[in-house]
Amino acid sequence: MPKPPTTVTSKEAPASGSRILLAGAGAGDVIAVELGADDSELTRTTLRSTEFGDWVREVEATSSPRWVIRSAREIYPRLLAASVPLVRTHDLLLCHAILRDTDAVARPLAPSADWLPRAPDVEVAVPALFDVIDHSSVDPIAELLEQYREQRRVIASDKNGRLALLCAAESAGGLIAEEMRAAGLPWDPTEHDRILVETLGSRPAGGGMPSQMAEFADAVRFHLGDPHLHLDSHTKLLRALHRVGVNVESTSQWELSEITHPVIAPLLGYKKLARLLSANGWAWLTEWVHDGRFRPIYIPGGVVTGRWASAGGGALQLPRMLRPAVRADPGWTLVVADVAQLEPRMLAAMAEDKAMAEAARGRDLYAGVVASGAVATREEAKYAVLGAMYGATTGDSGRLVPRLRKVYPRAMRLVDEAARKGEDGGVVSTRLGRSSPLPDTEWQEQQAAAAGDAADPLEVKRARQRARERGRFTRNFVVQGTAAEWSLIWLAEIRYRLRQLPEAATAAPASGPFANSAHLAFFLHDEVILHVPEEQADAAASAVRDAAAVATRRLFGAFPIDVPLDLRIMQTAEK
DNA sequence: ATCGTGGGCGCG
DNA sequence: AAAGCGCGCCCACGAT
Repeated sequence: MPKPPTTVTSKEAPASGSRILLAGAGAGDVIAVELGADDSELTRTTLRSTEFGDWVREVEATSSPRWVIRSAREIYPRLLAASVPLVRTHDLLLCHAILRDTDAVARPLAPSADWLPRAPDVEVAVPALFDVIDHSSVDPIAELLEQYREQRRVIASDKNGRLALLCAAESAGGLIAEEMRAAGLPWDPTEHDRILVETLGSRPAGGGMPSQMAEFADAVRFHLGDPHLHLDSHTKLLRALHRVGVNVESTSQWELSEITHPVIAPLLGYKKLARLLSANGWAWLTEWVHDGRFRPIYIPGGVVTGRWASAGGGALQLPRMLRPAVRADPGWTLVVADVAQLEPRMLAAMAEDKAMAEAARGRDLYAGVVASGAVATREEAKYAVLGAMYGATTGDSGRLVPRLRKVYPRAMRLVDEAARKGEDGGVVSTRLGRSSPLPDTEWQEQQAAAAGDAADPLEVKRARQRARERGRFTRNFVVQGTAAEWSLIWLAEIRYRLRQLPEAATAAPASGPFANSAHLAFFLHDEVILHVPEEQADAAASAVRDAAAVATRRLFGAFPIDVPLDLRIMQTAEK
């Protein structure tokens, strides 16, 4: 049994390396509970939210604890606004999702609706720093402490420690997501505007279509013989195309590009420009860039594979075209780094496929695949490898996959086995133990029905198709999910190293709590952008490289797999 | 008016 | 109209 809590009135600092559970106590108060090694309460401190920030800063400086919080997404923005960074946390919401679904232990966490992220509008409606727990008879920390103890039990039951690593990395990701939003990606609206005008043409003063776009639109309408055609309507456009003998089944660019007809060139031009205008035009710039910063919302663990999702501003879809608008502040620079072919490298290491790891040596894995003799050209290597990870069965890609089975049997066995499990309705897991969700009941019922004696052939065919779809999902899950884990550790290790750097000589004007320090500014699956003082560019670049090496070692130990970075130090993020 | 859905396209 | 995974966002359009 845990010891009874000691209520302290003095704000004495907890022991070094301790864990502190934070809970809301109503009326804006915060309760901080220091936990012992056995997760019992050692001390309890009640703080007014007005004094809370200073107290956290003091505790961070003296004892560097791991803060046990409900969710960084919910509480960290307000701390960052007061320039109070948290260094280490255990994020109960993020870890709940992992520990609930994991297949790595015999007894995973009991699922609970109380530990799901709240809908964003609900979140906004709660003004307090922490949850306000209404029923005052209940100890406000009880629920959090119970959940934390349960999570600790699951983590401890994983004897190889992978879940511990995953939860620590995931929690760090929760902090980093909020820090990157607070810092923002330095964005030059003048350069963005220049690109828009250069591409779309000048913007008419009274609103309406930019000139270059209007020219394309007029040409399309001319060739289709309809001066009033609305080009954004697929159905109307399709009918108009059919009228002039362009017999396509859709208006997608890949199908149109097969056709020879004078309308095609201006139509493709129009579509390209229309996309840029609607997705990242002047309206986007006004809505999403303020004070020279683009601040998307990152959602760690937002994809079941563990990848991050995003909300607002389409952060994960910034077109290459606009990358020159990502521009460092004066006296600062960008460190832009990405990994080439991260996923097949993860596959080679996970499967301990030495032949594939050999192909992965150096910068270009596809060149290595060609050198192995599996395929003739780099292009074929690319299609074969992607097909292997995505489950291609037909077309150029599907035709090439069997060649890889001969050369890389271990790697192929790993993904083939993941696919088989998925088709059978089973669960697959990443390197660190994030597991795929079970198929929904509708899927299971469909499979069960199709397996019965009375199943009609159409039903069987449809069920088979759904089974293969799920197989492709689980096939990809293990690879994409493990790549997400590599990236998460990479991020966390970069952040740890950047924290060791001294303050900047020149403050960045708009980086909020990071105006004086090198910081992560953007993350996209296998790429990071750092915004750093010029004098620290080399140190930051080393941090990024060292972090990558650590991520690889943490995931795969001594297995020899290259994960080379393409790293650039420059004023813009141009590729 | 508002919502859900599908086409289409950008990113990895 | 994609062969082959994972996303978010915009638009039109039909249902409510």
